[in-house]
Amino acid sequence: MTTVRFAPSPTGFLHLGSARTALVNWLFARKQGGKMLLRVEDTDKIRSKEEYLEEILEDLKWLGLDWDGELTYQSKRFAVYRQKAEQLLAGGKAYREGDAIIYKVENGRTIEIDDMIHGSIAFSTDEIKDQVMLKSDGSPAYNFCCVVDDAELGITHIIRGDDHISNTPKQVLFYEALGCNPPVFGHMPLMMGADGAKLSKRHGGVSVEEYRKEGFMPEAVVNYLMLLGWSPGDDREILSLSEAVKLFDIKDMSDVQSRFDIQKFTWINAEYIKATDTEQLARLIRSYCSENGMDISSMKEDEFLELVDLYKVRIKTLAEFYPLTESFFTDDFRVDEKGRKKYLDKEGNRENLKVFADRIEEMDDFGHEKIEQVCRDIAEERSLKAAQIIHPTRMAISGQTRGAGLFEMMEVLGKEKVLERMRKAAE
RNA sequence: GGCCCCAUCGUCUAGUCAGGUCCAGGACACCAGAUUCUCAUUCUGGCGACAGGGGUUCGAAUCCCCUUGGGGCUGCCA
Repeated sequence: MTTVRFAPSPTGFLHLGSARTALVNWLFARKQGGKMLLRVEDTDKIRSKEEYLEEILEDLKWLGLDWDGELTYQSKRFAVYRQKAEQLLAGGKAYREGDAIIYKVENGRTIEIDDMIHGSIAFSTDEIKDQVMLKSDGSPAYNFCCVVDDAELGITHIIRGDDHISNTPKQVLFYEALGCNPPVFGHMPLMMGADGAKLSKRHGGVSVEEYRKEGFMPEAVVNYLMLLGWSPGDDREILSLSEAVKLFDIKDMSDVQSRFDIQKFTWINAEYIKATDTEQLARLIRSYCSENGMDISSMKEDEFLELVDLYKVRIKTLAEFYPLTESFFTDDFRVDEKGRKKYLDKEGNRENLKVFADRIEEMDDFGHEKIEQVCRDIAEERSLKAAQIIHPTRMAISGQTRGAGLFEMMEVLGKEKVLERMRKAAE
């Protein structure tokens, strides 16, 4: 049975590059009807932290990437690694150096691997130094315990980043020494930062968690990541995990490294926001806001749905919602000074505002269509363009020159608040 | 330095494996226009690439070589 593994090291948050590796492993396993195992590479006891692991698992679930079976912890298997190392020592394939056990690499050989993404890659063992299996402190070296575990777990395909290419011949040597057949390898080109250098903090967020906090949706994260080095073969850009599983073939993956592009990522996120139905989106925005200290509790549910409906085409991330709609939740909203001068410093505009307010006062039905009718009537009576009333009004009720359609905004805000703010601005 | 991976618009890519249908298609971004009460959405149009040089071939983005450029590894990190 096809079995792959994702092997995070719990020494930090889930990096976007690691998430991409997990995603490709997941797509491969699910497409084959196989399994994806999780192995915790926590041999470095000082740097490994339980919180990091929890966070990583949380992120994987959030992304919709599930795994099979129990987790394997390398930290619990030191005795196994020691036993295997001593077995090779007894077989004359290794030697001691202090407390370390080191594998003797035979020169003059060629190790060839048939990589699923790169094709054939050959290495000379002349380039490979003797390999540490057990370090002086008794902990296993990466390439050794990796092989011991992958062999024992029955891993059939190893899909990982290009940065592991040069580890591969060393690992193949260990498979041979242990009397096992190596699995099939597939090395994915790395995802770089916008400038082509390794994706790091100075490029902005590097962890899944950071993008979650910035208001990205899991479907968008996964969608963006899958498009790096792979395409469905047609011109589609928006694909769900389940659609991708059907079309995925690792042989179609590009062997060219790619750059992380926040603009395209953001565009995909906006596409998902627009495609999400309003009730669902409202729930997401509510939980986002409450997790990030934005108080939206003052609004009733049906009004909130209206508001979300008005703004869903105007936000690219969940984080953008509140700053745009602040004036619907508090009287203490920010005011665009330039806009205020432009629209509210003019005597004529304030007079129009006052007339509009007086007429609104008499309204019973405060639906946006009625409000618009009243506004246009006034414009006609006073020989004005509707815009001459609309802009000052938007400024008065929201503090901003930009926003949703004015009449819809007024309806959601409610007659009372609208009048209060218009009167104040008209003074 | 050595070994290894790679090279199509600014970016992600289709096309490369099976050379002709590609004076290279799509998307993001950018620019312009249409719609509109602003912003956004939506719709139209525009800009923009086969790194360079040699081969092979009737014919090369596609095959080969070199150069240049980028990346990775070169830890008793993982």
